[in-house]
Amino acid sequence: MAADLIFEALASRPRREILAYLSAQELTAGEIASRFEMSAPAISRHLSLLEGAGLVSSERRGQYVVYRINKDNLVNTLTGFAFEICPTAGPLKRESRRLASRKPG
Amino acid sequence: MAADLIFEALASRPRREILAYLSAQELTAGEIASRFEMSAPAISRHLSLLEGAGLVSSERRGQYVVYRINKDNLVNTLTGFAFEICPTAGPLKRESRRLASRKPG
DNA sequence: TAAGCAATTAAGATATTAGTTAAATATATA
DNA sequence: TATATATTTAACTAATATCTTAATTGCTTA
Repeated sequence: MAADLIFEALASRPRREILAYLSAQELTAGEIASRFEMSAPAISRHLSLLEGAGLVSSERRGQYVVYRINKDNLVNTLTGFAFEICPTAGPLKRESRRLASRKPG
Repeated sequence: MAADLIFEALASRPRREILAYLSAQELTAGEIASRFEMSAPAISRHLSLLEGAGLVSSERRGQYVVYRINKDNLVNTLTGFAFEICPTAGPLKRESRRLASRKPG
């Protein structure tokens, strides 16, 4: 189940912070690591977990690896779950479908 | 940070399933436990964690303890995080504010 | 090729989580 | 009171998660 991986990935503050950083721009693994007081290998594991959950994608660029966020996957999962729990949010639901049908931003 | 507790609480499939059950109706601890192949104490711990995160409330009724969901807290946290990550979802954002300003359902 | 930087993988220590059974607490009722 | 049911707490075990440092891999460049 994809939601399992995604909620697992979100259950870590540093991982949520990484997503917040990546929501503004794509960054290399090193640039991300420099924003945390944590070793590079630790960040690498977080990134690997986020990628496994489909929340980010990576691309090697020379000796760097650039990470970017997959916004649609995150938004769809969270709003999808919220609506499963709170189906009375009708307008929100329609809006989510509209977002889901668009190509990722 | 409230979001920490909430995302931690959501990082468990049984806990998400409990929320789904409670989204339809309030249930006693025993009724919830009977829906899982898990001991009552285990379910009790899950419920305690969900309550600590503010996602459910409990009320003793005779020898029973009845649990109900706090939908607004869940929806606000999830959509709030989604918008932090994906601020382009303007209409969704307005809708969320509207929901947030209502009394819990 | 060799040296250097970027990033990941490996190995290992520590802490936390999630489940179990047994014991305790709270309420209802004979 | 005594007994039964509902729920939680306690004590414990097993599995996972999350760091660390050291070693490895990939790419660039002298």
